[in-house]
Amino acid sequence: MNTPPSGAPRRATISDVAREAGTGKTSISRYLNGELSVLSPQLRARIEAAIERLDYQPNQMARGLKRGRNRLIGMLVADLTNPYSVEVLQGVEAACHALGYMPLICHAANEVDMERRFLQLLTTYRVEGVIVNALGVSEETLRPVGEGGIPAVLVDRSVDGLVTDMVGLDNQGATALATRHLVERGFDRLWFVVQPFEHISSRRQREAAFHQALEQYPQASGRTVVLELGDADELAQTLSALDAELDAAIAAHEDHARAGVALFAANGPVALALARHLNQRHGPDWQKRVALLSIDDPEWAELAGITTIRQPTYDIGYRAVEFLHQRIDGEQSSARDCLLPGELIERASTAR
Amino acid sequence: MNTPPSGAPRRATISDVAREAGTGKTSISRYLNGELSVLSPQLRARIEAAIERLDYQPNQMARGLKRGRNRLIGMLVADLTNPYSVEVLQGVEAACHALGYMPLICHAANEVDMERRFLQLLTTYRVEGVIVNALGVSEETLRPVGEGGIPAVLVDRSVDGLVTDMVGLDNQGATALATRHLVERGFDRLWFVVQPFEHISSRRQREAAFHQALEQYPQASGRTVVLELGDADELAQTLSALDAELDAAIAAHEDHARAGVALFAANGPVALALARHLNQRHGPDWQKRVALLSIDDPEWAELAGITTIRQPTYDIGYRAVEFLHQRIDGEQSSARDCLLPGELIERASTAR
DNA sequence: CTGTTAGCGCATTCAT
DNA sequence: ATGAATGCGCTAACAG
Repeated sequence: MNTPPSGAPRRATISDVAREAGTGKTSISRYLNGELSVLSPQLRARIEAAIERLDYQPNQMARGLKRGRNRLIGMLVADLTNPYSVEVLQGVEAACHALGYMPLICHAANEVDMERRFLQLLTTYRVEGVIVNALGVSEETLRPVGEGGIPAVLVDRSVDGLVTDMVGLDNQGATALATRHLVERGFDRLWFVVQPFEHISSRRQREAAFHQALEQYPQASGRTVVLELGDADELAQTLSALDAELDAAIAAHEDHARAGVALFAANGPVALALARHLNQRHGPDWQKRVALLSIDDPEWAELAGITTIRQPTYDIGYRAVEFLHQRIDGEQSSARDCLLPGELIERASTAR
Repeated sequence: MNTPPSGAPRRATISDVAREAGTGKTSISRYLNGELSVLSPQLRARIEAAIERLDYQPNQMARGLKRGRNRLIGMLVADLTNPYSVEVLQGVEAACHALGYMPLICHAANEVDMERRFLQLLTTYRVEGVIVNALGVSEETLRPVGEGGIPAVLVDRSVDGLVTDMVGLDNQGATALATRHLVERGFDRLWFVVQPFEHISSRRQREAAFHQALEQYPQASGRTVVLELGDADELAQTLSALDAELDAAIAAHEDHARAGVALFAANGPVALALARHLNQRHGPDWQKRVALLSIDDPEWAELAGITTIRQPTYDIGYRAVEFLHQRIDGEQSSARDCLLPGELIERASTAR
């Protein structure tokens, strides 16, 4: 029923090599595992030759089956088109390299079902741990990890049913920082724009922190707008409703250039969508009408002169692996949260 | 020496389930493989219960060891920070989904050594095939794939010692299209800017095609500039040398705004580096001084109003998997090249 | 120093 | 309809 792939020829096994070298499998195994000191030079030479001749490559499946570990960790990413994810990944990779792991990347592409399948894949392949940038649905999906399953560390967001280490941005602090910056610059009509919350804790937290921060500034008002980036129609509709709100706010103000209207994007993708829309509608001068600030500092933000809160993405990834490493080594302490601070990068989009 | 990870508790095996269900391993195996018709309802129920109770998950390592195939394919990416790669990846994922494969992503992060290690990893884990966006060094590194090894398909660039299927952009056509566009718009002093060629065939091809295309336009002249994006010092130095050249060219022309100076970026990352630099040096009005066109059409290009050649990235990824699938199925025909056309997206940066 | 043996967890004959 | 036995490729005792 399930025939082997016919594309590649059969590979040599350890037995083939042993026969070719005229010795036993054990010696080959020893050679492979670097126990060279225990091998006579001539045997060693014969083994080397045999391996070369047969182009032998040990089957990791079999090795992994035998010894318990494989030094593999999985990195499950919700959305690779978000530069944030790639930046975190770089921290993950650096830490893996330092600690001797190989990171396997799995991309859920915003599909809950993919998330489930990859998590399943990773656990059944017995990777030693996973770093999860989750879409969020707990239950069924995340059962194989956490308490009973393989060690897991969450990145950027937590998941309801799951108690594990998590590392991400200090959303509370970052949002307060950004809000204060806007108000101090004289923007008092604020719109917080965010993708649908779904199960993504960081989005909720940022939105909540935004309104909470605003309470300290009675002169300012804030509204939340939910932007569905994936659906072009709905996106256009929401944006045009937003346009109307902004137009009204600006028109109501005697000095249009100082109407004090600002958009606060909850993350990079939202900021990009807003900037593209405004640019399309008002041309390059859109920045004179409305201020824009974003959490996340993608590369284009500097080019476009957008003020941002830069996340310590590299550190987030690096710390996540460190945590995971400790868990793999048997660390039993209760789940930890590591909240790293964001940094305000002031640019033209919030100057007056 | 190599002790199993202590982080996760020992997982149940098929024997555990068999004992728990009071039956033999064979029946469990049958159940797992969907041979339900051969099991009495009551046995089936007991097995289901046992699996549930033990939270049993079959070990894919062991399964893969037995049967030859695992429906896994590897996608080795040279640089995930390049949106091009992520876009191709999306095509790859769609095709994998359609054909029943799971794509495992490995990120070489521009490190030749990582490329080697991941290729090794993928082959020794016996994935059924790999899609390689290579850094290029053949020899040692790529021996495990291609003729003797597992099936492989190259993306975007070919590799000297390796004869396999490859799918990418029609660099010749795309570059000619772009060059013609620039010349027709009246730009006659062209700078082709590209990252160090190293072993990357597409960079060489684009550069060669650029100069070749220029031969048809005697009124235009072109120079090549090599930009090392990874080294900040060298980058700054090259850019300032380029500045001098551009300044001279513009100064020599009576009407500065019509000096006909254009930059042709060989890919998206180069374009971003150029735009950021020019923006920093001349402010938002830099586009009035010099035109910019780029191969690759990253999301920010629309926002910045950059004319681009958009690659059919999704199709590239999709086709690559289709090719690979055929090879895995035993297709023996000689290596094929699939060159897809680029599309010119005109924007403000090349208007006059 | 080197080879023999016994599993790792599972799929698969082959009996029953 | 069900189970016992064999082996996938490799490592790790255990002898010699």
